[in-house]
Amino acid sequence: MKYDFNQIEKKWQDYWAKNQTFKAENNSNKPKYYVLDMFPYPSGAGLHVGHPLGYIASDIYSRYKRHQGFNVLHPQGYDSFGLPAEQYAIQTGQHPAITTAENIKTYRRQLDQIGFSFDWSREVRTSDPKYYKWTQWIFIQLFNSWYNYKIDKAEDISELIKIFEVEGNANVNAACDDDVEMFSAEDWKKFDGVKQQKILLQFRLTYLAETEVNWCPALGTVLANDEIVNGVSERGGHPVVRKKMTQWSMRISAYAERLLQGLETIDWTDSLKESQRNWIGKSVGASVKFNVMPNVTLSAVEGSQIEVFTTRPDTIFGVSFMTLAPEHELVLQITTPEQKAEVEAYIEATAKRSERDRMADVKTISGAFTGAYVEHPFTKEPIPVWIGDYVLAGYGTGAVMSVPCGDQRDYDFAKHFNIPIQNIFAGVDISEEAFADKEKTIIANSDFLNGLSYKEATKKVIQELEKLGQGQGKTNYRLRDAVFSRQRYWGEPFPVYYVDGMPQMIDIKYLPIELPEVEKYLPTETGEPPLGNATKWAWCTETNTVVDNDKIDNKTVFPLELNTMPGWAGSSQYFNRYMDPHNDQEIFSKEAIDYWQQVDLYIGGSEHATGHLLYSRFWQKFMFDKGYVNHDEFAKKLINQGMILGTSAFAYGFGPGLAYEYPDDVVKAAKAGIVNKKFVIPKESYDKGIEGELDNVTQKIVDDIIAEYKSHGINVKYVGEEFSGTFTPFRISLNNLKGTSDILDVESIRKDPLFSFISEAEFILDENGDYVTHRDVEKMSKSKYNVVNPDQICEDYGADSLRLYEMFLGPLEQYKPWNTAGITGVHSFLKKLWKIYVSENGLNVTDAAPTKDSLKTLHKTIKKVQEDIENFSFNTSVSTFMIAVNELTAQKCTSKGILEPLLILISPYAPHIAEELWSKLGNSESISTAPFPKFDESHLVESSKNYPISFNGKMRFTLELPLDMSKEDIEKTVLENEKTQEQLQGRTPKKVIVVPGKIVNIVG
RNA sequence: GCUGAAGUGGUGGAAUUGGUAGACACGUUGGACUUAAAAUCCAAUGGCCAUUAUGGCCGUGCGGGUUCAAGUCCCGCCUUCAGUACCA
Repeated sequence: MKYDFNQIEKKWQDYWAKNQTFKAENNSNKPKYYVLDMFPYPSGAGLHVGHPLGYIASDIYSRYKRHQGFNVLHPQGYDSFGLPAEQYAIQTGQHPAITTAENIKTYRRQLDQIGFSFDWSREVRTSDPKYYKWTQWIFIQLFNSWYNYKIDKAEDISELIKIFEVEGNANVNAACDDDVEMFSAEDWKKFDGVKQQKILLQFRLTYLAETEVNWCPALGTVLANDEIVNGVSERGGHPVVRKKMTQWSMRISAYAERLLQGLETIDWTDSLKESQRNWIGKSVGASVKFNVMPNVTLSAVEGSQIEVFTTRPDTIFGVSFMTLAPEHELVLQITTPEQKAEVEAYIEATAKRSERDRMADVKTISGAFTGAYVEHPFTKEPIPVWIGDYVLAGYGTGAVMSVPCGDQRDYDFAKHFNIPIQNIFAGVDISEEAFADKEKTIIANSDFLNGLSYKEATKKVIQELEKLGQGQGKTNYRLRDAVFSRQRYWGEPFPVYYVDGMPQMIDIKYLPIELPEVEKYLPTETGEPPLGNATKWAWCTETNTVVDNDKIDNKTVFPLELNTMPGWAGSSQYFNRYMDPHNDQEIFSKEAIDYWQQVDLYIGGSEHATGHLLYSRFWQKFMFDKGYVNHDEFAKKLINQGMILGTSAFAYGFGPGLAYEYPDDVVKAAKAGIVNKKFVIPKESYDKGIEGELDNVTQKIVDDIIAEYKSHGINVKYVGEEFSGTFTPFRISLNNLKGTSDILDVESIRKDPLFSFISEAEFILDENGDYVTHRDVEKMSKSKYNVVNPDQICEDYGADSLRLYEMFLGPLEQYKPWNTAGITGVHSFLKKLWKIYVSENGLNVTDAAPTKDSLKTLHKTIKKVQEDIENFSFNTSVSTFMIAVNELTAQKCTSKGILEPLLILISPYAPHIAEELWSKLGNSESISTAPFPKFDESHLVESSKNYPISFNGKMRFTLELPLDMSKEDIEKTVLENEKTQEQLQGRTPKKVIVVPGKIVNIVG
């Protein structure tokens, strides 16, 4: 009987679906285990072989845990709101919900065929109103909360109102906006409703504020910091500009310290934790207020102060100037009339520079003097105030005290503008560069700080500043509040309407507020977000429903929020929703969260380090503060799977449309269609061409080309003698290769519309008549023509082969190239495995007692595989299986006592073949919950060891010796051995090292 | 610049607490089977030298060091990848 993997895999996938084999119960007498994958965004392109890598790993772990007797929750769903479906809708008018549903169907089919043990009964989709009801619900919870630093947790906003009513806000220590005014209890009571709401908004955990945001004109929306990579949008690579807009924000900064501390309690990778630490960016120092010095011409300046943040308050006597960000609010007020023109010109120049320009050019020093001075808090000396774009408006206070001797940027600025630099460090030369080593600092020339270390001086100076009322110790975080509005259609609507311009929450019982239909997915003519196109889109407080924009008679109708939520909204609590996904009364029941607690193992990509994984931790901490969850970290352990890279195929061409390094006149000629002959040459010729020595074939082509150009009256210019750089590498689709080889199928590519530009080209073939492409590893992507579709792999080799091969490629966390050719190795392993159990005449398995050798093979396999799974070293267990099968084949093992447990070991990796053989052995139940075989040490006990005998550390030969032999006897036996004598050639060994059970080393 | 990870055959990668470097595969070469191909099986396969069987030398990015013994530990470099970037 043949190993008919297609039939077997279909059979068991149907069986699992029909019997709901992997459905997890919310209560069980088994211990629970929760394995989570990062749910996919269902893109139109479907899955390529890189996508399932993490899912295969988590599936192996889940199946292993079931064999270990755990009640395993292993759910899957879709992060189905997002830009691509909306962009597609804009282009085609197709509703994103339709596109999304179709894509999900494809994803589901592809996932099913790989044989995952997901509990699909718990599937969630973030774009499903039944799901986003609860995303809206959390938003309302956040709106109704504030962060109290006194107890270090979020509290209901009603608690804050109570405090305001009793004592105003003088004693409140809360996370809030910077510009909250001071008021007493009496003031508060006198404020009108709108004013009170405005103040409360400054404290809420989600709030509306005019902030400087990252605006992406091409996408027509704002972006969060983590959605911008190298100054352009993560999706599409469009430019991003700074713009002031009123937006919803999430007060994640309130949780900065807890997000930082929480990292200590979770088992996540160090690199990921480090990324989050950097993103949170804690720095400890002091804030210092400098009095602006009176100026005869500027009365407005009287009494104003400039606050700076510094991590080096100990260097305060080294301040020789102050620098403000050009955007700093005081700049125009303090600038003197003489400096006005210069300052304004500078501000204008910096405003023009995009974020990207600023990043590209950090070396150029620029700035302008404002003409103003501040007073040094201790010496009372005047300090000139400059502006410079090396100071960022968004960090600290947007102003720095510049200490050139202790900070390289200040140093460079001072040198550039000839500002004096004074040295306040003992025994340090600062004639060439600043001295920034805190640990080696001894302060000098600094009045009461002289002789102190960094730590002592910092403490002392903060005390003195407090006495003056001009400073205090302060901790700053780089983490900014997260902008939560997007000017897009395909996202969660806010459950918000406006009265007198103030946001109001729609009562929870009316959720979900569903996305309205619109005719166009673009912004309205008045520049409102796409939801502004909805005709039915206002909130009627009397009927408590969303109604037509045109007012209903006699009823009060208020405008609704037109923005939608960002992509990360739906993914920030989905892991908890899986615990109770169909509950329409609560986000999840108490019983469900009490049972499942938190995610035990989370597997996903590291690209979410500062996005999803930080926001989710924030929401989880909030949910914890509110008492909804039992853990303030949602995932105990997290593993990042590496990316599977594609192996692109390259050819080298010359001719119009192929080369981009022609001399200009040749390009012109080519574009004019005068010359249209194209060539594709082998890589060697290309390399030689680049190096400057053309071989005969290439030389002939070049001669032909020259002749052809000349016949059109065009002189071809060369770069030197050779045709350097004129042949251009370009990518070939893997579909145009012969099988899994590197050989190009010339006929197929000539017919491929993707490559019509070379359909007429002459291919220069090698002596075998082939064109061999050059292969190179890069990210797998449709645009690089190097994607490999898992459907094809499953069709040709089976899902079990795919699963084994993905694991066999290398360590889970590592980036590694895909090469389909290698899959034959694991595929023939499965065939060999099959052959042990099944021969042409039927089942091979007998009740014969296992041999000693077979028991040894089995038990060392149990040991290794168990260790490997627990260490997530899946690649090495595939090797272990291969070794086991090779050994059992050699032993001609037919014993059920060996072959039955072996199937359980393999089942997590290759579940279909395991189920099939398991049932052939007479089992009527699925293998999925069969207990994992127990390792028995006694089968591995050896009586002898093949000792490596080395001389000066170099292994020369091996010697079989009993393991119970004493050290002395081993030494004696080895020294007496004739091979030893041969090695020593009469010399007496100086020393003999014997490590029983390991090695013998003779030093001579 | 800073932070993190990593450099091992033609390729992917193995190698517990330092203890036989290259497991397991791919690929390549030779052979068997076959009219042929596919499939399958057998053998060889780090490099160099030698060969009558035995062998010898060099080898884990580079240069040092510790040790009886180093891919593994220590010091100093180089390279690659990823993240981050004027954070005061």
